[in-house]
Amino acid sequence: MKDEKGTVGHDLKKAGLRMTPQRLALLSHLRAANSPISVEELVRKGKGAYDTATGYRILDALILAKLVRKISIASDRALFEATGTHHHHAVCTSCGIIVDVEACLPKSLDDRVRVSAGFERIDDHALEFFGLCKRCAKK
Amino acid sequence: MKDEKGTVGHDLKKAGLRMTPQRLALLSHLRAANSPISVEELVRKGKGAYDTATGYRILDALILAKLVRKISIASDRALFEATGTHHHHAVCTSCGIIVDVEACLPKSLDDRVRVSAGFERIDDHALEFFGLCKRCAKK
DNA sequence: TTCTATGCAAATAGTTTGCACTAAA
DNA sequence: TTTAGTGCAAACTATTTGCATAGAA
Repeated sequence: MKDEKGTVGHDLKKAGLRMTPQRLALLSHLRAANSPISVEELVRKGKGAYDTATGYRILDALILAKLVRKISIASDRALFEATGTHHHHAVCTSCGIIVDVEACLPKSLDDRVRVSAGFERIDDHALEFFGLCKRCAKK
Repeated sequence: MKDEKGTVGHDLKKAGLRMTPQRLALLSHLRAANSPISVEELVRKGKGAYDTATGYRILDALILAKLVRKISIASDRALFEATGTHHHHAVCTSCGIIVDVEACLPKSLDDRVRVSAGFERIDDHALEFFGLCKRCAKK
């Protein structure tokens, strides 16, 4: 694993985080995942490279460094995804599969919400769609 | 509490649910809340009318009957709100306060998402805005 | 009377934390 | 060498479940 721009190692350094094998492995697995992933799954993919407690601690650090985002879709466990493109999710209410979707909200919305909610500012938003995936529809 | 249309009692009956004092109380408190509320808070408001386990069981029944919606904003505990108006939330990332906002998404969006996600249908969506409330901004 | 709902306590499960040890810088 | 990160096990906390009892229909 080289230390170039855009690599896991580079991004850790840029964020001022120590580059440990555990962090390199976890962030790699997180970026390789194509949908939000749980700590349990990350640890499984790590195959012994780091344990659960370390996984949570690493994720905390990555979230602070804004390299990772925590997702609240599954109410029973937290899911995480690498930051990068701003996107949203479609969740199948039958099987639970999560698919990324490119649905951008009108820019003006944040500002309207800021006013109507009486907030100082709006920094971000989360949007999830719930429905039935094709696979489940066939059953 | 009379049993007329729109009252807690009527809605329970309409949903085919038994009308117990615990359910009447919990649903009343839920409807009186002006933002999503946790089971712990509901039990506190119940002042002994029902305990935590019952609270969860009642909420499960109410969710099945579509009288209540479960919200996944706070990652440490589940929040619940009475169904009714379709609205979204603005969450202060500093103090955690949740404010309802009337921000409707363009109708066309659901359909675009359905196609791009490869779903059979989209039934619902959740939208949360994150930012800083005025009170926290002053600190 | 019948069948479901409730209360209490015990069991689960995800997440966090203390502490001794290891390793990055 | 210094300071932060890790592993393990124990602690926490929200939520769920078993079972005997109470109560709605």
